[in-house]
Amino acid sequence: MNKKTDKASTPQRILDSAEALFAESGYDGVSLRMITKLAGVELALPNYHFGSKLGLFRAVIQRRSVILNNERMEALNALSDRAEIEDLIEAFIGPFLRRSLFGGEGWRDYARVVAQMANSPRWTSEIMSAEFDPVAIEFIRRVRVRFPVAKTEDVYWSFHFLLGAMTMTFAQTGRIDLLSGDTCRGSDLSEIHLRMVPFLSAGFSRLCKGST
Amino acid sequence: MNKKTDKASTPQRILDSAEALFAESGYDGVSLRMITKLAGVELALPNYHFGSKLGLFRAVIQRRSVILNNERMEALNALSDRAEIEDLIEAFIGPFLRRSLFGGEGWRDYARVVAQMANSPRWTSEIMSAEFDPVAIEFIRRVRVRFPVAKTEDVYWSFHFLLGAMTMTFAQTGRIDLLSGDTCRGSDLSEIHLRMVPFLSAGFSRLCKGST
DNA sequence: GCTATATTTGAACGCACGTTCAAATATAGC
DNA sequence: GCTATATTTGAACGTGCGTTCAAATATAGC
Repeated sequence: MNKKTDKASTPQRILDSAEALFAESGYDGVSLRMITKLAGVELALPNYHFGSKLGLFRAVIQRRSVILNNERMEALNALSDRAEIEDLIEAFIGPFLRRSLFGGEGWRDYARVVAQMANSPRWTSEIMSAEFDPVAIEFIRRVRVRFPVAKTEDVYWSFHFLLGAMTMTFAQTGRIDLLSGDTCRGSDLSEIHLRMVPFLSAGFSRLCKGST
Repeated sequence: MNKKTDKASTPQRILDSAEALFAESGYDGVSLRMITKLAGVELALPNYHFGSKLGLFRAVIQRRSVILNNERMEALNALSDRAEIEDLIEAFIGPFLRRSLFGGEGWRDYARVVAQMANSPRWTSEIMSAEFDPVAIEFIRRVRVRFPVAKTEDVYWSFHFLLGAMTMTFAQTGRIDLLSGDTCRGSDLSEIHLRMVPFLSAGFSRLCKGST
């Protein structure tokens, strides 16, 4: 009815619908017919604009990973070499967290897609490493500057634990809501922010300060 | 050729093959035809023994979650009320970690399936909460005994961060191997154990000791 | 306003999916 | 060894899958 609601271009509408459905059911749980039906476009259009279903999936990821990586890199570069571990972790998870909080359903769905990929051997190298390793490497470099005596493995493993906690939390699966009887809300990212940075900082400090 | 290699019963062979394939590609990425081909049985047999593809999937999960939950509960019950947070975390993650380390490919694949489910909204209540919440509740109860002044939300969120770090790590996606240029090996679970318990304990302590 | 290009349409392709079933075979109780 | 039950076989069912394509339509450059 309102022309403005239909203003989004066909590729955008396809990306949005694909993102929402992939977030719920994963790559193989969604068909092009479901995506095009939700987007209100013809079945052939995803293949025209993105080449294939896999091409569409990659486009869904890259659309926001580019934004995210830029913001993370800027946040890291804005810190001095003497920045505390809290600041480094904030720089890494902050952009993702704020996007999920203020960025609308699209960013929330994106976080869900990322979580599923990050926990699947199938997508690890093809998508996760390809998209996110450069920023990860820079983050790790900065952590090692902050903790010069830390063993290499301690830094990598700490980062890995951070990754697991972050991706699952931002995915908002509803597990903590159910488990806590709605005492905790997975959607309340300000409550999360208050706790994730101290929790992870303490872990990094314990492991990387070198006293062990 | 050797009769002993064919000794496993049909349902077992189906479960093993399904587990291996689900670990790689998730529920929707695997067909009954792939499963039965790998198991060397007829296409109709999974439906005969497990009712449906979903029934087979649930059976794959429950076969090992029962074992895991028993071991975790026993480990928790073996601790005194004055147990340190390190001991509580060890009791919760230890059984899973040791099974993944010494339990063969089956347990490794199982961990991968669990990680994918734990990070998908679709399976959270149906599978994850149903299978794992009872032990989670007991673990959280014990943490609150250890940290009586902790806010309820702090305990739940700490547990959630633990869950994310644990599931992704045990899934052995290969991400850390790639990222670290094989300096770290996701399969070296003794190296993991050395680090995950201190990392998570530090996080719990920071958040739940009540000094914040 | 014509032309060249970009996009959309609607239908079809071959293939694989989960499930079902009657018939065949194996197994266990007596 | 017969019988009742459990299991396996092999084929088929209807449905939906990703992809392709020629024709139709819209768009932009001149």
